[in-house]
Amino acid sequence: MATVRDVAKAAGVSPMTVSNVLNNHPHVRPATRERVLKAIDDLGYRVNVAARNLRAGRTNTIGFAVPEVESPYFGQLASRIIARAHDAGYRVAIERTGADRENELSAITSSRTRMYDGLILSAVGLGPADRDLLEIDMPMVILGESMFGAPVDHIALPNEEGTYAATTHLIERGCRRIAIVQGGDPDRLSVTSLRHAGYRRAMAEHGMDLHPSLVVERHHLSLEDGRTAAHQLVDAGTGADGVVCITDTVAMGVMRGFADRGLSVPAQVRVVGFDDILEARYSVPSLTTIDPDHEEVARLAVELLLARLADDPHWQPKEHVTGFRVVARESTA
Amino acid sequence: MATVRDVAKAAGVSPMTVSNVLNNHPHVRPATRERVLKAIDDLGYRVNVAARNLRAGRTNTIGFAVPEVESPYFGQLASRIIARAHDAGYRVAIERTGADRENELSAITSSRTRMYDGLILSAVGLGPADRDLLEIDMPMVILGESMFGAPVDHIALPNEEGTYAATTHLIERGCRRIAIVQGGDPDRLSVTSLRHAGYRRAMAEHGMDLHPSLVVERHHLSLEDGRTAAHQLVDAGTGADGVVCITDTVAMGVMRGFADRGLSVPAQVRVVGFDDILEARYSVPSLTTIDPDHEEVARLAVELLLARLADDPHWQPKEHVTGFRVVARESTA
DNA sequence: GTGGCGATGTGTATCGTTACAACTCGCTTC
DNA sequence: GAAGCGAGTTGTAACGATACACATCGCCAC
Repeated sequence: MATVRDVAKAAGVSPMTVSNVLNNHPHVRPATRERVLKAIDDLGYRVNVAARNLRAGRTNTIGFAVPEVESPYFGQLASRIIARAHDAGYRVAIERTGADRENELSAITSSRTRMYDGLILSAVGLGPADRDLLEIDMPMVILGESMFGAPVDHIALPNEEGTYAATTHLIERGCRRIAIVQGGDPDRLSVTSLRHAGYRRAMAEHGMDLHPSLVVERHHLSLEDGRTAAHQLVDAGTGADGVVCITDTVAMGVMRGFADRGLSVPAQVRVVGFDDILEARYSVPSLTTIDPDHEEVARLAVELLLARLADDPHWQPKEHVTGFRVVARESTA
Repeated sequence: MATVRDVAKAAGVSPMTVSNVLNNHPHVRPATRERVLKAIDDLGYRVNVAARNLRAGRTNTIGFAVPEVESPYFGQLASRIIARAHDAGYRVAIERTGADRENELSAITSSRTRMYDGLILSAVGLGPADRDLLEIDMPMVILGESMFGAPVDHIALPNEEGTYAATTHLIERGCRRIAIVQGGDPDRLSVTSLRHAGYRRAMAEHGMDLHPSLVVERHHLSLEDGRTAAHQLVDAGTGADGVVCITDTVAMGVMRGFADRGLSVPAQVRVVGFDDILEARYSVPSLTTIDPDHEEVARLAVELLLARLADDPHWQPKEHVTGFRVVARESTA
């Protein structure tokens, strides 16, 4: 593989001139530039990124660490983040953590991340207890869990308020026995605990009965988990006439589960999700959900990270909570 | 940021010994190793990947270039590829091409790819005409389009046979006016043209009438495209009682489109997709589709790429076509 | 007691690129 | 005509890790 030296030799100039051409530096005579470009073309030269990165001390790449790459939610968010980063001249590498604490920490600390100038981390396993571990020398923006006091920017979804609104929406539609399908430990601060709190508050404020059988726990938040949760609600005779789901993916599974049992959505039971993934608009019935403004999340995440990379001496960690809106569709009609 | 030299100084050894510890080389006394590890820990040292890559001439990373990261199909395939690559000690970076020829070529030739030891390219825009451009010095496996004669491995899906089977399945279920929803130029060699050929052959062999209005073209292959295609089929009064969709995503959109028009699937019109994405199992109705054995695709892709990386002097480009099976579900019941 | 061997550790050079300072020229300016 | 300037170009020295060859040492065999 050709190097700058080879190109320099072929063009009859010094390696530095080749570098100057490559980086569009001024003070290169057009004729010289042409000769260098021709030599580059002739030799099929391509710059060695590892060498450039080493020399420059930066890679112009940011990492986006997600629990799973196959989830529509993260796929769609990644797509937006890539677009915003691209606008700013950065590339994005998607990193899979696997949704547990160990892997999220390793995504942060592992040597791999040294390939990135900064990291956007979609946290699901980390808790406030891990905040010390985040005191590392890597510009980072956390999406999801709150890390009070940790020296990182944080973008939170409107978890509590959103789920409150979703639950209230079901109540307004006439539901009386409203179940929730959630995942993870509700006592730990997490997506589930916050959304659960919103549900509980809405139920309490509207004087709804909250029987324990209406809270269905699942370890993961997959389509299959949603489906079996619906089965459980039906088979246990809970008489649920509305279901708040912790994510749209779970909600899709729940709707499928009701279909398995011959229940009609929304005629017999209404379902609401959270995230407004693209698929929610196309399911049958289409899914009522909470839209937490992904575009805003992506824009903010990239913006905050770039600000951090700028190395402003007065930088302070910021905490953002995005807005949301209830998108009413057929599943709660 | 600490370097090997700093660690060496702190541990009272030479940089080389630090390197030896880092790389688990033999002939390091346990006591020395301990001291080095302690120094690494104390200083929070982490290896500089750029330097290591430069020195080693390899990155242990393979690129996976996909048209779009938000598609369930590619997300699910990526997940499998990551798993297989991980088994072999490789990392995967997902690269978005944007589904056009320009970007796919740039994914191959751009300097960025020098960050990867090899590339798995999901091609949709490239055609055989581009084969010369693939004669570059980068180990590569192409998924999708065939590149006859190009010096790259190629994994093809059973496009023609799969769609033939899908169409035949509809015929066996009693459909008589079978439409196809496809994308791109059917005259160019592409996923669409091959799948279209399978549809056409099945229709011909079974003596089915193939009215032009039954072939619906869409430029992209999105949910929205599927939906409007269904609208068109209904609104134009084609009387279609079965629809072959070029992908599951399109099929989901088509089912939604029929729901918009009050048509019931499968009672009034049957729908079949292609890919067997996870969502196909959970839609209502669940989607009959062609399962092209993703696990096999992922396994093969990584295996072929690693074989290529091994630099065997007798390496020859290989062409694989994976198997498939018809997964009958509710949408054609 | 000497040669030799295996275990352990170290200096040097290098991967390919680029920042920086310095150097050459032709030309203007007084 | 000397000083000065700026466009154009180049040499040198890193960035940080590691392959390789070599040095050192303790200990065993004969």
